[in-house]
Amino acid sequence: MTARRVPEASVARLPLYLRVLVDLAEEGAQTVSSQALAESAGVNPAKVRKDLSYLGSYGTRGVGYDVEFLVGQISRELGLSQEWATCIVGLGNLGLALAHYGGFAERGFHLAALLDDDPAKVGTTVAGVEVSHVEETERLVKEHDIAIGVIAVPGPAAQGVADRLCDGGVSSILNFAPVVLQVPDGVSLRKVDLSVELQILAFYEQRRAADAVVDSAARTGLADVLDHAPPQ
Amino acid sequence: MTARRVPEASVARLPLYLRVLVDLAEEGAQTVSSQALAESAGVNPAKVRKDLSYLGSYGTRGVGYDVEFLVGQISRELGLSQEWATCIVGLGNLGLALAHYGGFAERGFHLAALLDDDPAKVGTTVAGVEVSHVEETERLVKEHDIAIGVIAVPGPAAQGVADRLCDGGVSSILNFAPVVLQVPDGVSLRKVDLSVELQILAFYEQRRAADAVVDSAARTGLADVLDHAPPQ
DNA sequence: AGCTGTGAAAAAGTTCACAGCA
DNA sequence: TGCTGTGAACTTTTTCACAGCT
Repeated sequence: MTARRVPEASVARLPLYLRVLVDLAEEGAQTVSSQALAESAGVNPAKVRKDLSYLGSYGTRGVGYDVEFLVGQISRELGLSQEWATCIVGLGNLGLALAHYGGFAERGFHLAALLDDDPAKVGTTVAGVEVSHVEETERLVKEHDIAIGVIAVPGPAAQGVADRLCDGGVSSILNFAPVVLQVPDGVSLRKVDLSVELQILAFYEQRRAADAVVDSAARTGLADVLDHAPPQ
Repeated sequence: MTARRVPEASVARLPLYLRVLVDLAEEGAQTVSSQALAESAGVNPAKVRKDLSYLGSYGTRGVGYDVEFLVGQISRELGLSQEWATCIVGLGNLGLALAHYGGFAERGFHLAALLDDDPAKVGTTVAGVEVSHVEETERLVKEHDIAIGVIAVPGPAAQGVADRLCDGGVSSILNFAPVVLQVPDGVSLRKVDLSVELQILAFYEQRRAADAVVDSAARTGLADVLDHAPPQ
């Protein structure tokens, strides 16, 4: 029985499982248990089973899941059995890193266009693709039927680029610029933000430090005094 | 009343609020309502109020939040009032992009070391920091008391780098390599993965496409037939 | 005996809606 | 009047625990 509507949290883990499974297949594994898959993916086995159950009943009780079959099912579910045309706007170090990134071409993501506003870069070839001027964005998105646009420009330029991508007709945007973008309904937006990630880590760093102080205070009977003291 | 234990989901939004607030402060705004803050951050106003209430009762009824004060409180809560020593391992395009990224130095994150395994890169200076050989990782982490390590090496090298960082004594790792890392308890780990993000977007792209087919089928009375048809 | 698939319980996160203060 | 702070309702996600195949 194929269940429709995979929960968002599960969707976000499917690519992870897929990566582990591909590795297992390369190592020649025939089957894998939810336990083993969970270990490699760094999650709980029950979660793996639940997640996979949303795709269908693809396991065999007492045995596990057929690795190759599961790779196929997850790929299909993620829409990786078809080609997606993508483009990258902004060819600074980050844009270059993304353009050269192997995993890009790897799973059905085809780099159809590269865009930058620097005349010195326009016309050059990066990763086998000629760089166009950012003003060509709408035209190229339409022309190549680009579904996913990747934004790797500085913050202040990002909203303008997003507008161009949406006008052109992309339906997904992956944003690396450190700003909150507004996009029309119906366009998926995901964000990757280095400085947000660092700040989240800093929070837990500091919490650990604070806890350590409270802990040692507790051991020496000073817990009450320090309970509301500022961290560090 | 200062509430302890800010929920994880709230922590992840604090850096976002902080960014918006810093912008507002630069524009000269004195106060901001949860409504306005929510709009700029792209979330629901009730969520903003809940999130901020975990830090304390810093708002004024009928008025809103004092922008400057809130910047201070969130910064303190995120541990940004102190300096965090960081290092980047791997100076390919991605590592270079990260090293040059402004937001890095911006909020108390200090680049204490850069590491690479390419002898041609060792000894050069990037972003004002001399590049050391990756074998120096443990020593440099100890020496500079580095708390946060950023991994920007190819997948196969990542676990080895993570081990070095942990041996050296970092307590947080930000991983850009497309692999699941194993780290000791007590080390925070966050992951940024381009190909995972693209795959998540592809899922929703495909779902939209499938829904469109079903919708048009529904309009023409074919819903039952197509309900379980393969997408596209 | 082993491992999946899944109801049911628990936990976490979100949103509502309104009392309460400025 | 206007906007915060927060219980309470609701939704989503995670985890448990075990029935049911192989």
